[in-house]
Amino acid sequence: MEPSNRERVWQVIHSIPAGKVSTYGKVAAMAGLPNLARAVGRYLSELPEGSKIPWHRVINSQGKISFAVGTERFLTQKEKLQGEDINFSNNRVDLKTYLWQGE
DNA sequence: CATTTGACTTGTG
DNA sequence: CCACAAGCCAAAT
Repeated sequence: MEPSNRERVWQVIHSIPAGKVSTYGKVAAMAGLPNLARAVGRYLSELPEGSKIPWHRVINSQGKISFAVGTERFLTQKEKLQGEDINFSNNRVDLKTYLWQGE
């Protein structure tokens, strides 16, 4: 059985090292799905709660979390990122420093 | 099969 | 920085 796109995406996300982040488009591209940035977000939205996928290391191309500030998901992601030595500036991550561009 | 919706991206103004 | 539009894709209805 061939891995579905969702599984490939999960695998890519899983390869993001702690202390680094990636964007939806980047993850999609790394998974071999150049234009599936949205699909990546969809896959993450459907992640089982017990999943080991570090979805919190995936943010949008602006270096910001894709949730509205103050929402539970937003806070959860922010906390996790900060726990990985990722520094925020005004709800923004410095992609220049933390973006994972592959190996 | 057509429409809607969404954790997206990029370009314009 | 913010708003809008166009492009792209998957799953749900």
